[in-house]
Amino acid sequence: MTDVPEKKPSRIQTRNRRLILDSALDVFSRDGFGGATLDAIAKGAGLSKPNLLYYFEGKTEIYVTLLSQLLETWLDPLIELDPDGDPVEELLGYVRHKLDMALELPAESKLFAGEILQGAPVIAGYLKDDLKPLFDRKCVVIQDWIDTGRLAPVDPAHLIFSIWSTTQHYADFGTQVSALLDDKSPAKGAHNHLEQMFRRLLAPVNQ
Amino acid sequence: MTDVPEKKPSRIQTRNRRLILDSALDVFSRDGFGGATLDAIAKGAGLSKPNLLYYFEGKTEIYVTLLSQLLETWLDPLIELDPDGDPVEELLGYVRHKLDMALELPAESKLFAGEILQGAPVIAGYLKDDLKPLFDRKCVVIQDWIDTGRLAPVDPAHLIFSIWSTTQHYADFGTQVSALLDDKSPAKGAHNHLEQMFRRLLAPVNQ
DNA sequence: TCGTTGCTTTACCAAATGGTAAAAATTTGA
DNA sequence: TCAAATTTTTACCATTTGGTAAAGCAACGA
Repeated sequence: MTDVPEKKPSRIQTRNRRLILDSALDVFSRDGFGGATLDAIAKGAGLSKPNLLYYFEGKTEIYVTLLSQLLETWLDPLIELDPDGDPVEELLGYVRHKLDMALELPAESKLFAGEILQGAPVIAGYLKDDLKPLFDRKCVVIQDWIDTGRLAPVDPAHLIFSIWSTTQHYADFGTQVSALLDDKSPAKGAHNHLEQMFRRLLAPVNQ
Repeated sequence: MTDVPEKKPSRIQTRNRRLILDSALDVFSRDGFGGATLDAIAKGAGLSKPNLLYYFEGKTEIYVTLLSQLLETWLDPLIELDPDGDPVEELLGYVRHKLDMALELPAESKLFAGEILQGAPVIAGYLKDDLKPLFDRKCVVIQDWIDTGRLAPVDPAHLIFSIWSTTQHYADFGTQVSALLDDKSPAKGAHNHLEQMFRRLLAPVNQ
């Protein structure tokens, strides 16, 4: 009630905000926040710069909007780690899911990587207030799996870091991966390799 | 002989170029190429902007100089992978070395990451002409180790990607790592975890 | 049909930024 | 010590860039 009524957006608004965000994702992920320009974003969206600023208050608001939308979908797979599922399969499923996201949405991954690389100026609060609690809960779940003997003993936090880094690498360092692999697409090799690596790491020792 | 004689640099030149490059590493790794400004670099070096431009031809030359210096030291550990050493220990040593570099020189790692993230506009040629041949040679070495039964069968290229990504993660995503770990320094946990992970992956199955 | 609202364009602007010219100051070497 | 070479400063400049003002145009409801 203290808030503005906020009429629902018109068809034009929905379309143009979408166009702007799509273009902005391209530009920000390619040039970084500092290197991105409103002109480039406007051009990519097929709008004039003042027209773009009719829909967003400024460069920063576009960037923040992109990041917050991104963070929602980005964490879903981690949230879905099911404490009641089979530990190894749950974690391997998570690896697969993250790798697929990196391969299919590299721009999103790069946008996030760029933000963290620069010290998370925009999402520092999110890391502390939202990501950390979730991360801690999932570490407990993994530790439980270990304590009940269904998972090899690993450091849960560093395990998650390993999953994040190895999967996102195919997006964030995609330029390097492409330059080094003769194979056109790294998808199959990456899937096989990560499956093998994490299965060996996580499979509990038979006793 | 077609080149300029190039007198050796004076003491002042050596000192000031060092100051500039040190400051530039800070600024570029924090703000990215696009976000970095000559004013910020000059201020960090304790020089005026025109003075800075007396030593370097422009922003890009500073950036390129930093990257090329970086690439030299960065690849050393990979070059040193010894075909005649013990395969598992050679690779684990490489992991340790890379992790130490990431922990000790995070700015360098971030600078490189930012460059790749943006499509390697400056070092694309280097990737193709220098890194790729080295990478291919080392893949052959690893494949040899596998073929002679001294290493578990893994995809050499993706193995190297895994080593790079997991180790550099502690530098490039250091902000996130710090936000999520209660522990002050991730060094010990990271070393233990990566040692465990790659040992399990690489140890050949006893027959 | 007309007035209100929503969307777009044109024409700007101030600040920031990469870079330059040239004079002043300093260092160096004979 | 003094002239030549090197280094630093002062005073600029052109372009780019994020952003604004206001007029024009379009859509929509009464």
